[in-house]
Amino acid sequence: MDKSAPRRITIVDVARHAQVSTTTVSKVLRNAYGASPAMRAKVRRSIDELGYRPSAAARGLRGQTYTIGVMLPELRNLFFADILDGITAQLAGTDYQVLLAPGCNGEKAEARVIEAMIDRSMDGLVLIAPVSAKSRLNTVARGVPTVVVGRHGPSTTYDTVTDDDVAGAALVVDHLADLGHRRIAHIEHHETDPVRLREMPNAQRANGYREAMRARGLGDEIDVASTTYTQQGGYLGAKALLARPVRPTAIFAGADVVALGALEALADAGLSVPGDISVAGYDNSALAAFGPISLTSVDQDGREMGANAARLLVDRIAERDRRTTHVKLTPTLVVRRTTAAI
Amino acid sequence: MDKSAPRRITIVDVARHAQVSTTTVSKVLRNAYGASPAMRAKVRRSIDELGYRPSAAARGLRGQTYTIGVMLPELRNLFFADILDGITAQLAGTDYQVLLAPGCNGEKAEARVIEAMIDRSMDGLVLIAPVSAKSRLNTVARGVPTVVVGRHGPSTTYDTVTDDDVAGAALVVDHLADLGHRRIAHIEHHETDPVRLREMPNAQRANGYREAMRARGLGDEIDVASTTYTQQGGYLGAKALLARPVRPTAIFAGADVVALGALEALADAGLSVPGDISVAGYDNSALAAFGPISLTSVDQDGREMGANAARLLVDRIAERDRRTTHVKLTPTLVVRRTTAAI
DNA sequence: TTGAAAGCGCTAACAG
DNA sequence: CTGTTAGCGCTTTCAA
Repeated sequence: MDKSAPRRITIVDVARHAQVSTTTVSKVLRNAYGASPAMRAKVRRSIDELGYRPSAAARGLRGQTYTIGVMLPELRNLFFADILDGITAQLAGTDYQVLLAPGCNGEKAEARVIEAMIDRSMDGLVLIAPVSAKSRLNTVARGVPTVVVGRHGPSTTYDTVTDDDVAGAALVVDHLADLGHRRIAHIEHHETDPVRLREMPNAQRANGYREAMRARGLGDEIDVASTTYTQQGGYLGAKALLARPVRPTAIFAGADVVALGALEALADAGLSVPGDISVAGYDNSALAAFGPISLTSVDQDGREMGANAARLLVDRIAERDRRTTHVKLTPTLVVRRTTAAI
Repeated sequence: MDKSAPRRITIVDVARHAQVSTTTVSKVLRNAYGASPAMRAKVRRSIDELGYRPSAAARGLRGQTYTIGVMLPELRNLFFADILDGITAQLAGTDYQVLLAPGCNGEKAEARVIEAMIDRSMDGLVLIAPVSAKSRLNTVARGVPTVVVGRHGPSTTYDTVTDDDVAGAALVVDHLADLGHRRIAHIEHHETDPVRLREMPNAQRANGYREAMRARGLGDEIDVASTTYTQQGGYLGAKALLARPVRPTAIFAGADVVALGALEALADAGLSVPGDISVAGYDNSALAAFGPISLTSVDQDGREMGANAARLLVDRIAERDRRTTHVKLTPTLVVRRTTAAI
């Protein structure tokens, strides 16, 4: 077993082998203008014969690295995985490679990861549900093409892709109201920061819930338990709601995990779903679809969001001064077995 | 809003600001030998004042990129996420940044991703459950420090971290046998390739099952349904087993998803678990732990595996010609509510 | 211990 | 259309 890895083939080797200049090889690599078909063919042949692969590090020093960085708060969230699928699908066939950083929950970790990606000369960034301050996002986006996914509020420095959370919440409220429910409660993720209150999906869902309730003439029935978007948050939220003088007949949880926790609390209380009480979630994760759970939930089509994000990013890399665009997709409701007529 | 991103601070700026040579700055950056404490302090101050960040691309051209690439077949697999947690936890506090590539299932995608990582001058690679040919892995490992996780079979070019799948299978068989079961069937992932038959965890589990059955004097009861490690595979496998002249009293599924599919098939057949039949899985994923499912399963401690992998990799980066080491961890059985005495 | 200078592999600007 | 040349920002000899 020979230890010495043979010296890596470089652009110079290819140029020599093909009897052309390195410039020409470079042009072929980048599909750039200014090389005759004959030259191209010759260079391509040499590349294949020598098994040449351009060094991204070296390219990055002058031009692009053909690398796109994706930051997402939590790998275990299946919705984020869908977004990622959309991104990679959209980028398949291009020269771009997607790389992602694991576990970036919290403003600090987020900052570190974004720095790391900039240090590595990534051509563009997709930030999924970032929690950083807006000014920080703007600074980042001014330095490198950036698309923000899942955070509302337009920007003039980065493109955004969001799902209409207000509409999503309305879907749930309307569905439950159509089933005859009036006392429809909501479990939200507690938020105080004014910017986030405007931009984060959880806040939008809570707003959407309130709006929709009023629109249905149920303004007096508005009842919100403010916890967190975790299973435990759902459990505690449901407990709190069950302790009300008049118990709600339906719970709209702001996320599927929250609904899961709520289901647990209801089971503990000896209540049947949807017999005694209806429950709906948000995200239509695999958990919601899973047979024994079968949770009514709002579907966001993460793949579509990811594909849009990738498209916007590639466009912006090509034309950095382009005006920003903001894509807002419309969610749908997937009715399953946790909601029923009162 | 000013458009022009200010020119990035370089090592030259720092050198000028600190009134030293770029060489000295470089030494400080790398904690390399040959700079006095006074110099170090001065340089560090300038770095902070200027907000300097070294460019990984430029560093990579001569030295390291301080980037470690992780390849894993499937982001949605929670066990892999645990491994990742272990890797990042172990690497926290070092200068290394972990980056991973999404969706590398299949030999072709795997090859593409590995190439991409090599192109980007990653300092080291962690390959989780790779399916590539062994010769390919050796070639890769000869070029860049590599640790292979979750694939048996020692190598002289790369380190490995595995869990003892044979022992894990035995845990399940012994548990079920202790409960009085004799007709214990197994659903395996079909495998024909001789190398994989020796190296892949699924094959090891099937072997472990057979061995343990014989060790308990149940050699005649060995019954294997050969499908795939998917939910559907579990469904079909269980269907097949239920069609036997004498139905098994317990099913050992090679993975939790498989067990899930099996549970579905049993429900379809009107059988109760564990009343009519016991079911055990493998991986102890979040799904297994989830209350309503509560699946008895083998736990592999992915975090520990990841931490080991990271440690080995960092060691090998520091000393490339070190002899390879092979870490084999021992699984444990988590008994839940899908297994009971016959 | 410190620094000057020569690349690493590639792309961009410019000449021919 | 093709080639020459000068860097990109860093690390690494090698002298001082």
